[in-house]
Amino acid sequence: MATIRDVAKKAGVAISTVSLAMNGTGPVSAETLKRVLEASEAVGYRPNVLAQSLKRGHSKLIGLVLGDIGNPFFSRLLRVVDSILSETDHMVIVVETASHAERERRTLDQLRHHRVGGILMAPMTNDPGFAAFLSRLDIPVVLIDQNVDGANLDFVSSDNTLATTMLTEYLIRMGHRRIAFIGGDPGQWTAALRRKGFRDAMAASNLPVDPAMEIVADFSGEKAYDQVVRLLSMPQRPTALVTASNLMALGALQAINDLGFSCPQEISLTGVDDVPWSTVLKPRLTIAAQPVEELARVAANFLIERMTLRGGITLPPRTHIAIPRLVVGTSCAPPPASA
Amino acid sequence: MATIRDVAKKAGVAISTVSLAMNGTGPVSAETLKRVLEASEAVGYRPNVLAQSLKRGHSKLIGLVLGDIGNPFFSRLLRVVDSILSETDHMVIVVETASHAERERRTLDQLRHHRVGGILMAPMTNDPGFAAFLSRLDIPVVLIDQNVDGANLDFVSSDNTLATTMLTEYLIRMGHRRIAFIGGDPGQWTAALRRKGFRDAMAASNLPVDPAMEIVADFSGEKAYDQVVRLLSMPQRPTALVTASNLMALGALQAINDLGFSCPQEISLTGVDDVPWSTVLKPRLTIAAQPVEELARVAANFLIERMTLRGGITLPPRTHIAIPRLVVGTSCAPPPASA
DNA sequence: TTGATTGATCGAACCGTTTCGACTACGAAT
DNA sequence: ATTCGTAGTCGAAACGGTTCGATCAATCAA
Repeated sequence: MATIRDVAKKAGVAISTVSLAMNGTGPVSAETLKRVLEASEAVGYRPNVLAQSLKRGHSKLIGLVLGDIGNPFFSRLLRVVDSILSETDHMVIVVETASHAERERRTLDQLRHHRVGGILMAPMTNDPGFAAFLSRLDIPVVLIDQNVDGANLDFVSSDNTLATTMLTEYLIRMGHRRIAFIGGDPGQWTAALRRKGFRDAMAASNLPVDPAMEIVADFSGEKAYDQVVRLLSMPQRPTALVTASNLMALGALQAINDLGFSCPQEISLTGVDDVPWSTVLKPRLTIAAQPVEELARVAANFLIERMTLRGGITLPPRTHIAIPRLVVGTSCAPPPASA
Repeated sequence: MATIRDVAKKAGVAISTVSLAMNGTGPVSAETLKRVLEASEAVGYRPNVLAQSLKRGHSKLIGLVLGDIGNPFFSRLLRVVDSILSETDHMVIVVETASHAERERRTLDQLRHHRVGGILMAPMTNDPGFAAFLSRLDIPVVLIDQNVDGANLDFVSSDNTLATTMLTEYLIRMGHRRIAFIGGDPGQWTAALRRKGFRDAMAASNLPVDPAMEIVADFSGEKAYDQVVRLLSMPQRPTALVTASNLMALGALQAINDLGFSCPQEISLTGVDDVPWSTVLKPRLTIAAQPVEELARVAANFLIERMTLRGGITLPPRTHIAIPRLVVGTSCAPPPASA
């Protein structure tokens, strides 16, 4: 491949002049500029990204660190981020951490050694040590979906509390009083907020929350299945479920089906986050949808600003909270008369 | 960050000796080795990947080029590839081309300028010009899912013909005679093969194929929806559908539902490729599942061999064809008596 | 004893850029 | 007429590694 040397030779100028000319980073006479451009064209010159990055100290690669690529929330995020960052000539390195805390650190370390220009991350870990670790990284980082307390980084997410509040209120208005919540480990940022949203809505309507009706599962959906099976086998079973994620909702739906209950006639079901091709799912789930495109766009732009503006890394951390949208499906109905 | 110079100074040896010692690439006395290792540890040395790559001529990054990350087939592929390649210290750059032929070339060009060590690709394009383009790339490339005629590259896929043959035979055995096929653009490698599989099975049972029953849609599912609506509105409508992808199957299912038909009582439905959380979909689809893990594993290993073995790039191209698995769901039943 | 071999180490060149400091002309200011 | 500032260009020094050839002492065969 042609190097800058070839261009210089062809144009009859010094290497440095070629660099100045191509990057518009110094005064160059019109005449020389033309000669350089022509020579560059003639030899088919493309700057070696590796060399540029080495000199600059960091590359034009972006690390995208996610817990679970299979989750449509994240794959959509990846898609949008990819398309936005490609406009500024960046490429995206994707790493899945399988929600494993230690893998998370290892991955960030690896990205640092690759001298990526920035990192977009949906962290799973949330402890003080991790916050410190992130600060020491000395690379622009934007957090998505889950915040890390004390990390003082840009953070983009939707209003998680509002999401479950919406759903719970919707069910209450429909007449439900015994509503169960299937949420994630409250140690996690979003899980705690979604739980809070549920409680807030219940409290606002003066409805008691039976501790047995507040389930802890994980975001994978399998645990949700088991828990819902248990829940629906209780004598005083709930008439409606609020689940904290799309996978949990699907797990719950499967449990409802497998136990021979009908949804929504006997049990109403709601969840957070879109399910792919939800339109073909019967019943169609009523959900609080996160505006993924918006989240991805804002996060990508936060990162770009930090990377391109000089002194960008010292910018005070910003936060963007998007508003979820209630998408009404066919998975909710008034509670059966007997209940 | 600490450089090799810092280590050399600390250990009191030459820079080159440190390199030799750390990489085990030259004779070093036990005494020196120990000193170097200690010094390296003391200053917290990590080689600069960028510098190494620049010198070597290529990086330890792998390009993964996919048409549609939202498709669970590809997101599962990504996951497995990522985990395998991370074992050999590689990282994966993911680019979605949105099945756009020109974007495909641009992406490959970009990856070349980033001096990636290798490329995994599920190409959408299949014309002689593209084959030539791929050869000129001078980077190890492994094709997945879709082959490119005349490219002479490693190729990994499942037996696409067999997949639809399986499904068609299954429906025929069940008693169906009017079976429609919803496939992709036959210009595409896999689409043509899947179409062939359908025809083969029909011919083997001496069943005529009504041209009106062979639909061309695309892999996105929306076109499939429209076509199935049209198909089912015909007076002599089919009693069973074979669709060529997961998204098409979902589009078809939605069409069946929206027109008020019941599946499988009135229309039987089958498809190729897994659908995520297919277990909660009612009915559960009967599908020919591709062994994604196997495909990803073989492809990744092909690539690793080409990258690490010296002369690997000159290895003769290999092909691996995996056998799809028939997964019986609840979306098929014998045709209604009236038909 | 001598010449060849080998093991250990080093200096320097190189990968392909960017960038800093130096140099030359030349018109403007004094 | 001298100085100054500046546009235009250049050479050389980085960036942080790898690797080739040279050096030198110790070992070995003849």
